[in-house]
Amino acid sequence: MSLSKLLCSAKPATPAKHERRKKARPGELLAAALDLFVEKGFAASTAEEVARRAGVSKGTLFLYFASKEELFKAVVRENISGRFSEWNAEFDSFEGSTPDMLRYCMKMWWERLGNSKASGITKLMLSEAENFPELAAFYQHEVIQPAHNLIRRILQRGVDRGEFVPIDMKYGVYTVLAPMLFLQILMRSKAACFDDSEASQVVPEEFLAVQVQTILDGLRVRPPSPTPTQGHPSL
Amino acid sequence: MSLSKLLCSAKPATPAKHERRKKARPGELLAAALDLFVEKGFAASTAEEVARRAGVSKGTLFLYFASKEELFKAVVRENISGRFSEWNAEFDSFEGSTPDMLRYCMKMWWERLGNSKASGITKLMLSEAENFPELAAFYQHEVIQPAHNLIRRILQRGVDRGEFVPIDMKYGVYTVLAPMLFLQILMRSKAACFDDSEASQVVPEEFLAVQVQTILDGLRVRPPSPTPTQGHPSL
Amino acid sequence: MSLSKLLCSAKPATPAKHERRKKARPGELLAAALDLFVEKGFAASTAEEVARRAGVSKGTLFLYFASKEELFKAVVRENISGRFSEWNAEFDSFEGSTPDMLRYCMKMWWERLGNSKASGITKLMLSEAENFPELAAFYQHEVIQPAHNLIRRILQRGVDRGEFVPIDMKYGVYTVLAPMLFLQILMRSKAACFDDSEASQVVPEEFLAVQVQTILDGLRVRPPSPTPTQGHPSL
Amino acid sequence: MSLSKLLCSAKPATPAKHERRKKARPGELLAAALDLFVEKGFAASTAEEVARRAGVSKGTLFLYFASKEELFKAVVRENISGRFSEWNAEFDSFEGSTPDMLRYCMKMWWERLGNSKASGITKLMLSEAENFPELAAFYQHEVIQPAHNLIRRILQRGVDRGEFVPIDMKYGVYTVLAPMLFLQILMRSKAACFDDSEASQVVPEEFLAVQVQTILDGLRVRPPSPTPTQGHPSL
DNA sequence: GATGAATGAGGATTCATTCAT
DNA sequence: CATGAATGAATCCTCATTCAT
Repeated sequence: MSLSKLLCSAKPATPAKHERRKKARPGELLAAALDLFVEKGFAASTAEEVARRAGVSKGTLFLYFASKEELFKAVVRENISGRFSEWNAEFDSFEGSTPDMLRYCMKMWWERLGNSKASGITKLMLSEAENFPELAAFYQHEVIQPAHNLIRRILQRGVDRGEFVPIDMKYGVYTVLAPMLFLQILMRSKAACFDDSEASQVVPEEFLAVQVQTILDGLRVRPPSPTPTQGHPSL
Repeated sequence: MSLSKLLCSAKPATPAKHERRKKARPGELLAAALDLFVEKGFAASTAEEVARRAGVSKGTLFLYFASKEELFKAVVRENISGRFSEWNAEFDSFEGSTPDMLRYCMKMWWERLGNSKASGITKLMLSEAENFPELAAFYQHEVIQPAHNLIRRILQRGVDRGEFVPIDMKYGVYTVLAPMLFLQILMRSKAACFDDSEASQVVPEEFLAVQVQTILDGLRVRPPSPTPTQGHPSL
Repeated sequence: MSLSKLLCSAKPATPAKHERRKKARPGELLAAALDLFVEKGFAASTAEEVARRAGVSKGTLFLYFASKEELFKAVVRENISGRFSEWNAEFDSFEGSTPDMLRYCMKMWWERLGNSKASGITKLMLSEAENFPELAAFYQHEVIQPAHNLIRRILQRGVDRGEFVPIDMKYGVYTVLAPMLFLQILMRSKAACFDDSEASQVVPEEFLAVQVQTILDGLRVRPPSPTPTQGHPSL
Repeated sequence: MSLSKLLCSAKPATPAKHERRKKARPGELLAAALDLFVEKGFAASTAEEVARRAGVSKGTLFLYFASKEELFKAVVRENISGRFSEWNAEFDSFEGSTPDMLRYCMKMWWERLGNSKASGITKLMLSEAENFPELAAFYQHEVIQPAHNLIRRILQRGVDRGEFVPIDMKYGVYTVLAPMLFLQILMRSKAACFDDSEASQVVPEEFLAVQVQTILDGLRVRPPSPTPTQGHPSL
């Protein structure tokens, strides 16, 4: 508790309860919405339940977000697209080798996004895109394109510095994304993927480490080998 | 005996046109349902549109299938789970090497399932499982477990015959499934995956060939290498 | 009753109750909607009450009309705009003098429209047009323009035949419409117009007769008068 | 004492700016409410937008007016019913002929009411009266009755002074009101009245002048005419 | 069997009104 | 006094399911 609070009780420094709630509301609603959307999907989530989980009434939700779709967009901005500038900045200032950079990138991704509720949004978009074209377009623009750009920059850096063999970016980007996407889905779709009669436990960090190493093996510049793998040397 | 068997087996005597129509009804409904479910998802598909696409009335749909959920189960049986006995039989009679077997397996999978409408069901289950627990349990039992079993048998065959290094099956099964799942999703979720500002065109057959070769490289029994990749030698 | 009906009792000519209702429903709903819209206005009428008055459930209403707005349009078509072809035909075949024609026109209007529930739609549009632009446009196109055209044709006929003095159509059409509009409003807005402390009883037929005569007096071709009324001799 | 009096009377000493603001609030709210009600109707206007237009918060609106209905009543008092005492006073002191008086009356009406926002209230009442019975009763008592009384007094004066033929007041009052009501509606309901494919431009002052002259012609005491118009000599 | 009319629970959104600050 | 956050009843519309014909 701050000293000022103890001394100044007339005009308390901590905002009034009313005010405090007001500031907190959008965040609480976004958190509740993320939870519910990830749990049930966008279409199957009701505005009322989002509100209930945030501890407010239906009406309050629409006080802060004009519609369910806007709420979803806000969730995406808050949890994903709003972070690309930070990630791009990290890219710009990264000084190690590009293989290290890629390892770092995927590790960070897992820790900050993949391992969080927010990663459920990826799975969610897979299915809802068809039925909510506007959300799909938004997601394209705010998430897919920036993500592709970021990965492409990393790969290009490796190529430019002579660390990677020349890459067909078309496959390169997806080769990096594939294990990330798969891991998200695996973690979030036990019911639809896992054989739950066995206590399957994939350790995500291990899985990613293996995948990234495989990718780097494929990208590594090396002396010509006598046994090229079926004509797809660079992925 | 599977439902699809019942529904598809033709009567010995050529039935009258009217009669044939009646017998064909359920099949037409299943085909229409598959189409629509894959296109829009389970929850977003209406019973009425399924019926319309099958050229019958809404009432008729419920004459053959007790509910929308039962219709979905029938679609899964018709298109996926009903085929495992055939696939298991192929496994039993396969005589080549296990690497060839795995290549054949993934090639067949792509041709018969992955490249068909039915593969949309996979994606669909990812998202709807949470909201339809009974469907999820059904899918677990009728699809996931048999698929896991089949792959496990293949890998085990390779290990038993000394073609593969000993495998932690926990990862082994998923290593095989991962590219299949990813490819399905990629093909069916352009909007949510592709950066459509580039004309991305992944060729599925190429993608799978690369992936299976990578897997086989990882599984191949070989002379000890001086640079083990971070302690995950067998994947 | 047709012979075939007497002979063929297997397939009864009178439709089954189910069928009979189906045919009758739209009409019943339109009648209920007209009633309620006229009584409360468009915005203040609820779909549910329209349905209740028609003796069906909410859902049934939307089985026949895609939305509340479409229901309104159907009401307008049924009761007003659908009748213009008939009225134009009467105009074409009318053989008397144009003054008689105008008298006949207003008399018929009162009997067929003005004195019916449908006339409430006029009043209704006055207020709802602002808030339902699409309905306003529809009404413009389907009612206002045809009505103006019809009146203009009548006045023009009189002028062409030398029965009326030349008219500024801009005022002419409104001069004819004014008493009709006023009468509708008067009859339908007792609460907002009448001083109900006196038992005001305007007899519509008398009112209209006076008005039409006044109009005809104004339009009549006559010998030049020494006292023109303020420079607006022709209305 | 009327509310408007209370609200508008200035305090003798010039109040501090803050103070002045407070006093002005209700007036600003009434002005905003009049604007909005006339623009969109009573039911379609939201309390929030009234407040916004007045530059205050929603809460403040309900501080001054107990409900939306009370706000409406205050608007009517401020703009219409509060003025009847002034108009009655003008009547009492008018010294010209009754025809001149009627001309003056309608001219004044147009300038002070008909041509102002306040005239929109008339149109508004036509439609909303049914749905807000209490407002209807209020309007009856505060506007309709005083207006009828005023017109009746004018006509009666003409009859008493031998300027007008004896009149059935039942029609007389409405004959005067009709063009006023019609003009208001015409001016405020272009969408629902005008055929906008022609650039209709009725000039209100001209229209009224013609109408009042027509009325006076009908009321004028004159030598017996050989061609009585169908038995309604006095309107 | 086949139909399709009818139902009504369910969900997004609006807005007058209240009340804690 | 003034604020504006919060409420929840009310409304349009959808769709799985039923059932009379």
